[in-house]
Amino acid sequence: MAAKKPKKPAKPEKKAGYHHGDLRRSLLAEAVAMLEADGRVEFSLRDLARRLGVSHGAPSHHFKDKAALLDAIAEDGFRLLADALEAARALPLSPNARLEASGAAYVKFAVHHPAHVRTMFGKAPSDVPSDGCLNESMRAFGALLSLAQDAAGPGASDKDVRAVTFMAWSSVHGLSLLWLDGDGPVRMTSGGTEDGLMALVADVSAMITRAVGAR
Amino acid sequence: MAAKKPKKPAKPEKKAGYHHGDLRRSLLAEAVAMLEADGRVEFSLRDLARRLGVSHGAPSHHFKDKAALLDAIAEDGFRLLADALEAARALPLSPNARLEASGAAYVKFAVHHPAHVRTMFGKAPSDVPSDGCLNESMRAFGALLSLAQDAAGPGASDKDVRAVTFMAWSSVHGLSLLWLDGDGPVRMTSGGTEDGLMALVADVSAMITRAVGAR
DNA sequence: TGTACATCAGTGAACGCGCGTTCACTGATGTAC
DNA sequence: TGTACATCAGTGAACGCGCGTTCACTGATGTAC
Repeated sequence: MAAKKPKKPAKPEKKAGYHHGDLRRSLLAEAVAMLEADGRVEFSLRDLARRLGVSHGAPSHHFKDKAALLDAIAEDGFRLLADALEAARALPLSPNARLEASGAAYVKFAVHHPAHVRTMFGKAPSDVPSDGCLNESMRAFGALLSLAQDAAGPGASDKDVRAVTFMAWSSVHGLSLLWLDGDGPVRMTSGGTEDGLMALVADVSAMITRAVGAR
Repeated sequence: MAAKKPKKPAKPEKKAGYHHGDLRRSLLAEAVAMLEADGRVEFSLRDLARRLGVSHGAPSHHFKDKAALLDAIAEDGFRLLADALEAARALPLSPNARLEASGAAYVKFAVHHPAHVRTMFGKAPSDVPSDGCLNESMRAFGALLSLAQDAAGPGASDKDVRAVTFMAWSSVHGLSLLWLDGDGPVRMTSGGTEDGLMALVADVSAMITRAVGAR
């Protein structure tokens, strides 16, 4: 009676060494998939376990509670973002071009990882992030700061660097969130396609670069 | 046994004509207050009714369901925002100064109405906004567009206006959300105070204005 | 002003639900010798 | 290679909970005459 569908998980991922394989990784991946499915904003642990063909008690062996799972998703997100920004910083381009490239990378990250972004930035301020999550987010911010510093030039004041940093960050952050947020003007204006969005980002970035130069 | 605390609502608002007075308005106000209380991100209808000293069935006479209540909050938010932007547009200033003033107004709105902002922009894309909500959001966007058009000047191309619009919007939107979002670098950099934030906004706005001028 | 009536805005019991978490358990896996 | 044992990663029943929504109802308010 209880054995309605004890079949193995549909997507066995890559390994099958243990009982399940790598439940931890699967839990993270499936949770992200659920959050990305047509604009969902919530998911339940029980539903998550169900989808993986695992009992609802199993996740507790990998995450202390639901908040810990969400924190792990956010940490993954910040890691991916930091990697993308550091990659942009390493490009053999002019400082301004590198800043623009990092902006494009930021938006691309948001478009391709909407669930991560919502989890990274949408959480309640009362939630305390783990050290790992905090570390990755600081790495991402560090990369951004360094990109802005280079673009502002060696003689730039702290205030200038600060303004460049936050102008660059807030504009790509704002564009990303406005894009993720349903059917607002950003999606309309950009034709609803990623290419359209990236063209808009390029236009905005070019203006920002001009602003930095005109400083 | 059931009459533990049948006392009248603690805050009787302003009128007491009907049974409760103006339950609809009170529901909206209290829901917003709950969402603003130390970073909450959810609230329940039952808890809401409880706080207003009303039975949990009462809200259904004013809002079809919870989604309708949230939609009404979002509509209020867009109305407030549109009003603020239209006020900035009416200021006796240069087009650039008006654009900067509207940016400051946008951020101020977000800082003072965090729950509205999260409801306006944080909803699941699957939620369909009501006509009223849509109208107000279009009014807000219209004001923004007009501000950007003026700042770009009469000879500006559509593409230029578009870039100015989204650069201005996304930067203040991004700054607002980064501020609302817990203890990230924006809060750190600005000292955690509204004045600090507004100074940062002013710096960023000044750069944007320069970018528009350098176009 | 009084009366009859319709409407409105509440009540509170009941519905059915899924949730997160805990816990004793079991069987598979890995390790020591 | 074989055996004993510890650990690990699952199971599934049970806990207690609060939720959104519906519904028959009641009493207050407003309206017509």
